[in-house]
Amino acid sequence: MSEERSLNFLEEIVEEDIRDGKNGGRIHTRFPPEPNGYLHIGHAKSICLNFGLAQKYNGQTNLRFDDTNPVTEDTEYVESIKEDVKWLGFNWANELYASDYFDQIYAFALNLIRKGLAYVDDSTAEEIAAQKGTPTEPGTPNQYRSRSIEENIQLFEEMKAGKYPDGAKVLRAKIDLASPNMHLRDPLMYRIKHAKHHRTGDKWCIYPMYDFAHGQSDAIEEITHSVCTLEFIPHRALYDWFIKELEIFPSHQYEFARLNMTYTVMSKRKLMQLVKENHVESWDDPRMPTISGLRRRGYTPASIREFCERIGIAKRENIIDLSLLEFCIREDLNKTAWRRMAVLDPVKLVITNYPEGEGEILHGENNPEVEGGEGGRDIPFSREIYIEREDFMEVAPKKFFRLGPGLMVRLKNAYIIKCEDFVKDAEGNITEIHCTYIPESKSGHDTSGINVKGTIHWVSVPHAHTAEVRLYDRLFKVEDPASEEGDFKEYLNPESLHVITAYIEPDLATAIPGKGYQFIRKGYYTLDKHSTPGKLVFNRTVTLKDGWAKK
RNA sequence: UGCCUGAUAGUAUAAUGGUAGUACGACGGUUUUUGGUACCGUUUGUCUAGGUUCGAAUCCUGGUCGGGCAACCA
Repeated sequence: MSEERSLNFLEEIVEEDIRDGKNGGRIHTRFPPEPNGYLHIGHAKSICLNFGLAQKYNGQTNLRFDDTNPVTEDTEYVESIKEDVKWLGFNWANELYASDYFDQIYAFALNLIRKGLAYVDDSTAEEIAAQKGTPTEPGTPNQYRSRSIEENIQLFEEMKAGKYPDGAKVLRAKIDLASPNMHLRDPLMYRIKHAKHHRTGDKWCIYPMYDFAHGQSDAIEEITHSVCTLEFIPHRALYDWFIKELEIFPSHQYEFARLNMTYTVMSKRKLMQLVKENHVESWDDPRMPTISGLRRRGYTPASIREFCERIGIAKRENIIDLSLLEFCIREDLNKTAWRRMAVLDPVKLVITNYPEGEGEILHGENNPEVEGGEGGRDIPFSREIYIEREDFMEVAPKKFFRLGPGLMVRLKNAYIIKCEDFVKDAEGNITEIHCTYIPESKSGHDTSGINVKGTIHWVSVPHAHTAEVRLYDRLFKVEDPASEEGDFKEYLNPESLHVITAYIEPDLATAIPGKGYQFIRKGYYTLDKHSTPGKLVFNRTVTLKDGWAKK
């Protein structure tokens, strides 16, 4: 039994269409990325929506690359997009490309010319812009608008044949230069670009514009519900106009509000800038909101799908709290991550009554959230251990349940210890803490009868391994960098990455790539893709919630 | 100042003329060998002014505010 959730407006539309027997009850969606950058969490929302809708209503989803602009597109992006969609857990019915339809779209264009509904315009880009008027003033026709059908056909064929240089001519739809909808003021259908296309190579030197490719591709694929974002609302009239005049399959366009998230930016153009100007390492830098960045950071597909489910689908502009994404990954990792101990900011602790040179092997379960603990691992213990510097206070406040002169804590999976003394250097830094342990308090065999409030993590000094640990924080220091004054890059968070060396328990040396680990009391971590057995590198996915830090 | 859109707690999202609910956040508590998790509780909302109606977040009218539209980008 699945929990009841009210339908979003698109599900309502789909259910109504099914009830009405529209398209024989068939549901076919598509996810249509342009291969000119990497997918981000905003695309994940669209992917979950499009694939989710089809899944829920027994339909299919095509992956269609909107590759109509050869100068910005590349197969590198095609590959990354396919990988990301698969990784998110979705299977497309067909892998398609708008460029597969170039012949068909060209025929559509000729068709419109023959109907007297399209013409070749020799004006420059500037002239066309000027002649379009403004939102409050109608556009003005030029001499090319009244060219004969025959002349238009000949010129368009010559454009295709490569007779003209880039920008010399365009093909325009002849609609209404006075329309209050700017998109209907004789929109461009084709432009000349003598550029090598990542799939069609040099076959074409004219390429259709988005408005004369997207809807046509939808029609060719008989997409029933073409879902896009709000900024395409004014394009819908044009989308419908082409369907009517071309008499092609009547796909219908629906719009929803794109995802925005606090402390990041969500435009491919801006993300591209961060990469190109080296503000981040790459598209998959773990600070990036890209799917590949989140993956490298340690986010799971399930957590991202859950996030997309929780944010909902509506038509109003929105900005989602980053904390919701963090909630989703914590929720997932809490259930699946294996617990391990790592000391990120170490200070040495000596257990003075523990025999020198001796040690023992303790046991810790992998995951307390799972019945039986999902197995466990050995943890070596000895007289000298590292603990977290912040777990000791020389002058401890009332509710500090950790170490300080005279205070007792439990060492996770080990003994209860009592702080007897500490050593400071000339600058006043704590360099060593001296404790005694209570032998009867061993984890699992505690007969001491002592109850302590706090438990801290630790790593045995002689057994400790080291690892580089990358502590990531939000990429920007303001909630909505795109809406701030000036360049968004001025708001980058200089603290977004701290690289440290940490002491880790030996078992972590065999950490599995792609798996999430909880460093107890600190956060969730995963191996970076550049980690090697000789030099371990962990990325912090997200911290644990810290109720104490807030006080 | 044209056209298109939208407006419900801090942030999202429901309620489809009939008790304004849920999640995240925040705050407080219980449990706990993770100050985590789990569980419980508290907090804050229908943009505004009219109208229709027994009854309006919902329908109507005016206003206010937000977003989009004048790329040979998608």
